[in-house]
Amino acid sequence: MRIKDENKKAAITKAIIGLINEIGFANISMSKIAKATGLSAATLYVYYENKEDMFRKVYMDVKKQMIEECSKDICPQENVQEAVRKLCENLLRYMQDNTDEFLFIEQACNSPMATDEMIEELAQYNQDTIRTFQRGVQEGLLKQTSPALLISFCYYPIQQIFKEWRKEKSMLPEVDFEVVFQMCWDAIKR
Amino acid sequence: MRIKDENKKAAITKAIIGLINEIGFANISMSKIAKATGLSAATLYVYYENKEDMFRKVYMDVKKQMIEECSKDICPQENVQEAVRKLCENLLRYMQDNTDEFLFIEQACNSPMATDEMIEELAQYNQDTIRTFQRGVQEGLLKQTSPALLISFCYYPIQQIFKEWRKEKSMLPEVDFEVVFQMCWDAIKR
Amino acid sequence: MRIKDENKKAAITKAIIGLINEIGFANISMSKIAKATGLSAATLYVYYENKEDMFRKVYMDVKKQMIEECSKDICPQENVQEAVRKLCENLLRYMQDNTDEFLFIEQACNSPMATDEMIEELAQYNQDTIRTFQRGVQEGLLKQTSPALLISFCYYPIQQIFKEWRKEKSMLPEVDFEVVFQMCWDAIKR
Amino acid sequence: MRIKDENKKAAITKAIIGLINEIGFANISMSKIAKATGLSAATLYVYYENKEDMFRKVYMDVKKQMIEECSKDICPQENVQEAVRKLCENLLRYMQDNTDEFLFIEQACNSPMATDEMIEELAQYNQDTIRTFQRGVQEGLLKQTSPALLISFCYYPIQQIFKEWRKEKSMLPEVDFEVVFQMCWDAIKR
DNA sequence: GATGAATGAGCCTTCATTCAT
DNA sequence: TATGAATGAAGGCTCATTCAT
Repeated sequence: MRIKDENKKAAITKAIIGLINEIGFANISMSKIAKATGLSAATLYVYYENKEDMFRKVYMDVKKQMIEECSKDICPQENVQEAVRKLCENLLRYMQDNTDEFLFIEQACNSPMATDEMIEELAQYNQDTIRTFQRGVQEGLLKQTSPALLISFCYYPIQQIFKEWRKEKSMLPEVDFEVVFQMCWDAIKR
Repeated sequence: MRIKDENKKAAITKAIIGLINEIGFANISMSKIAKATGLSAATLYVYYENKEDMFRKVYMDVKKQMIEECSKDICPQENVQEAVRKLCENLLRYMQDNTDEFLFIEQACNSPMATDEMIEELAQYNQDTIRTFQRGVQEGLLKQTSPALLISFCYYPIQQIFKEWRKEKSMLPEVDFEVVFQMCWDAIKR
Repeated sequence: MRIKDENKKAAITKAIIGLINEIGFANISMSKIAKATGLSAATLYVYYENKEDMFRKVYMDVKKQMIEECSKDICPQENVQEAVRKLCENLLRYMQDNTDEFLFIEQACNSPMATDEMIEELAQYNQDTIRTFQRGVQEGLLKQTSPALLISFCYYPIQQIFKEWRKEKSMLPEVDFEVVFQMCWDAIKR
Repeated sequence: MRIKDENKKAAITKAIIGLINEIGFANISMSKIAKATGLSAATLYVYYENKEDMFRKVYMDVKKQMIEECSKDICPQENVQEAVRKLCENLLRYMQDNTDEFLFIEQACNSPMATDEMIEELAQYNQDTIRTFQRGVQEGLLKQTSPALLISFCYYPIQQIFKEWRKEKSMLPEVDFEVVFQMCWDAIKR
């Protein structure tokens, strides 16, 4: 029975991500999710307490996986510049390989659905990354400011540029990653 | 014959912005907007064709005003660094003075509600800003890359940092604007 | 001002007839009628008290005109068989020339909109026809039964056959009028 | 898991027939049907896709039953005159015993709700009757014309006379069936 | 006379959720 | 566990009608 469960949870997650990007948060409904998964609407309540609980948990799962992917292959003592480069590379790869998930996150994180507790819980998963930037500051490599600010200059421009790339798909190959990373690094380096 | 009342349109806009930040895109409804404005739900349809039309037009109006505010007081021949600094300052001021509007925009622009035509139309309002960055590139002051990428490093980190500042309100005074602008400039300067 | 009025009333009548055949009684609305006529919905209330009043009056007008058309060119002392033949011919011609009006009448007369008073009032317009059939009975030409029954065998089969002809349009030329009239006459003749 | 309740479908049918005769096609609504059946409006959508689907299916069911009743007790080889007499008798009896159903049919069949496909499907149920008239033509008993035309002279005058009888209820006993049938037979016999 | 603005009431339909199986 | 049936509440929208101009 366990295996079946996890398949269904994964199917629900996939359906939500797909539907939200297709029709938007405002137009999604339990019955549409049910139809997209092939389950009965009643079955969704076997796995989640209610709609809100469902969305929150799905968001948390997807976001955690994104964080994990972004900090992949970075060891704690790694050279800071190298670590930051990997971070940026990982982020870009994640967005390319999991575009639907990424766009879902972008919608979810800006909605009031995302509570402070959720954000706090997710912050814990980012500790490794924060520590890397703190180390960079201590080593005198990075500007003397908060890690949050430093991270901002690595994540958000790349995310936003990716969104624009998606629309005018031609741009993506034109601007190569090295340029973008150089800008990130110039922004944060001392 | 009564005439259309521009005050009502403004009231509708205000109500939508407030409600979306309070309860989110997913939970907003025509009747809630009606109640918030003191109008009958039917009256909303005097001013907008339907819910989607309403949201789109309100978004366009608000976003246009934001663009206008951000490019305020920047003359075409201005020194590029000074122009970029003003841009960042204007953006920060807009977010502080119009937080609800800004957060509404953040939600709306990530939803499928925002069509390509809308984005294209808004792009026209950004022409002045784009030209400023193009000039910076030509003058050899900025990195030799697309204006979109350069702009990304000025807008999005600041926007994101502002969102974080809002939550832990204490942070806002700690990090002063000069540091942030320096990071933007370092990112884009040659 | 008089001329304008009558034009508008005629336009309203035409619009109602057209719309009811297109979308049905259930889906018609004052605003659709307004749009179809190019008038404002409010203007309709200048000519009619309300929707029900409007429908009733339009129905009465159209039905009266139909009765008039059907009894055209029949003089009181005319040979009875000739009079019945003209009646049938007139009916068929009316249905062909005013198909929309006829179909509108068919829908309206079966709905509860048509009150007993209306039917009674219309009956008065049929007096000439009734008298013709009564004369036929007195002259021993027609069966000794009520005029209503005799008339039924002249009107309704023709109406119904016309409706079927409309669908499979090919049938109309195949069955010639003479056959139909012969059936009517055989049904009612002594 | 609960199972669908055929009683409910029957209750819905009954409610629609009653309401349409009371208030007319134009004024019927899903919530009125719900109230009349004691169901929630939402439950109606368990049994029918939407209002139109509901009306169409109810109409088809009722009309099929009417056709069945009208061709009852007529065997394929029966004497033609006897068969036609039974047909007329059955029709009259159906209208008397199921007046609401009959009046509902009269309203529905004249509305645009009745599509060509529906009419075609119903025509199949009339095959036996058509064959009887065809046989009458072949045997030289009936006029050499289409069955549709022959049938018209049996059904529609009777239907129409029944409607008039209903209003002035006194008339019904005055005109006996034998007279009416004689008129039908005279109309169609060779 | 003519009409756009305005609205309470009602429309059809879908919602999130529960229940019986 | 899984689900079709069932529903009160709410959804977006249109209705017939009135009013001010």
